[in-house]
Amino acid sequence: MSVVQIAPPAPDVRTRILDAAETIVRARGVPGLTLEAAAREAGVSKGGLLYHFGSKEALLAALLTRLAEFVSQDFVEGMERSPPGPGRAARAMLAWGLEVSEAEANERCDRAAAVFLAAFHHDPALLDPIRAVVAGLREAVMTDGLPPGHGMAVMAAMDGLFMARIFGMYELAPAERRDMHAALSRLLELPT
Amino acid sequence: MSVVQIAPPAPDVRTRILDAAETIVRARGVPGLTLEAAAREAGVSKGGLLYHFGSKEALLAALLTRLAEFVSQDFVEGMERSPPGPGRAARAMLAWGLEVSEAEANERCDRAAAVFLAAFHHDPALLDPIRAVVAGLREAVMTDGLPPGHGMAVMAAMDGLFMARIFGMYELAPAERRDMHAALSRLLELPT
DNA sequence: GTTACTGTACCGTCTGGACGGTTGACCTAC
DNA sequence: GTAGGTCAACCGTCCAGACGGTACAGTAAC
Repeated sequence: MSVVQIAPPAPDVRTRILDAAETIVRARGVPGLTLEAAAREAGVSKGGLLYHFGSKEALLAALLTRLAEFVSQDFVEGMERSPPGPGRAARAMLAWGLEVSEAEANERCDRAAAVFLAAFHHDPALLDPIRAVVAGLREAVMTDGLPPGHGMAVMAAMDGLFMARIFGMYELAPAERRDMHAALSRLLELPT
Repeated sequence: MSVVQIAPPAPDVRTRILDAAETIVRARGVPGLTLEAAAREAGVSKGGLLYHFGSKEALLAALLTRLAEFVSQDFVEGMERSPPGPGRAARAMLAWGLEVSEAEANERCDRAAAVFLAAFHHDPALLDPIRAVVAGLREAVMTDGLPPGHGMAVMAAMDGLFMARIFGMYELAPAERRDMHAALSRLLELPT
């Protein structure tokens, strides 16, 4: 009898190491991420990890590249789901942050935060790939036909929620999420 | 002849050490902040530093307490400058972030970020004093008579700008600052 | 033979923290 | 007024542990 592997279709070692690193940062914080810990969590030896990622920096860079691709793709899909017309990008952002379940938003946020903080701590320049993506989002939001400043206000608000969660500053209750969503939606509908 | 000391009235050693720690984080990042580096920057020996702050954690805690007091006081003053009536707290926040010179906003932001990141990296629980202050701000913004969600949208947007700067994601040009200010002001004037 | 590892041993460096001085201002006793 | 003593405020050195990274011998699959 042969067992067919389903669901995670046998994640390769690199992916497992990347996932392990994220897991560790989320569970034990940035200082908890050591090469040895990541290797153990991924079920490989330290030597094996270093075979795939020649240095800690290389590991972090890979983590960040993956995150950047993920965010970028996520936004493209959000844009496609958002009806065309002025404010399309801004509405996609709003949806991205406030029209998904709280659990989903938190999960995305936490994953991003882990990679973000670990990379930033090691070397801020590692964030460059994400910076490029964010610059793209910003460009999209600023040129989608809304009165100037309105789109960026929405983007900044979403970023604020991101930060508030990363650092455990505050978290919106479901009703508050709806209220903020309504408020920002009104902003997006205001005429020039 | 006796010389009278003016301007900085001989900052005491503790203050100098605290300032030194901030300076180092801003210049060399969180990993650059070691007891030895902080001591050298403050012009004391490592032993001297440890005399005043019994551990690195104690140093960070003191740094954070100082920041929390500063932010809290800053907001109180902002509130007093803001005309009474609905939306007073939210308008104070808006002013706090967007009605000061860019240089001043950046300076405040960078100081806060340095303390923030250093403390968070060592132990997230160290942020508790700031969390308490932020909880207070949030309470003020949510109960100042605006339609639900409007005040929090403004607060989140300001927090987003903070984060964007910390991590070097984006920075608003002067015109963009004005535009965002105008947009959020409109939001605050919207009737229920 | 090559690729993809494992496992162990090891090195150099850095860091927080402990510890035993030393200095100098200030008080007190004679 | 000077000798003795106290105490906070430091200084400089030392150390154990951890971490990133290297080296290398071995192995199992293809």
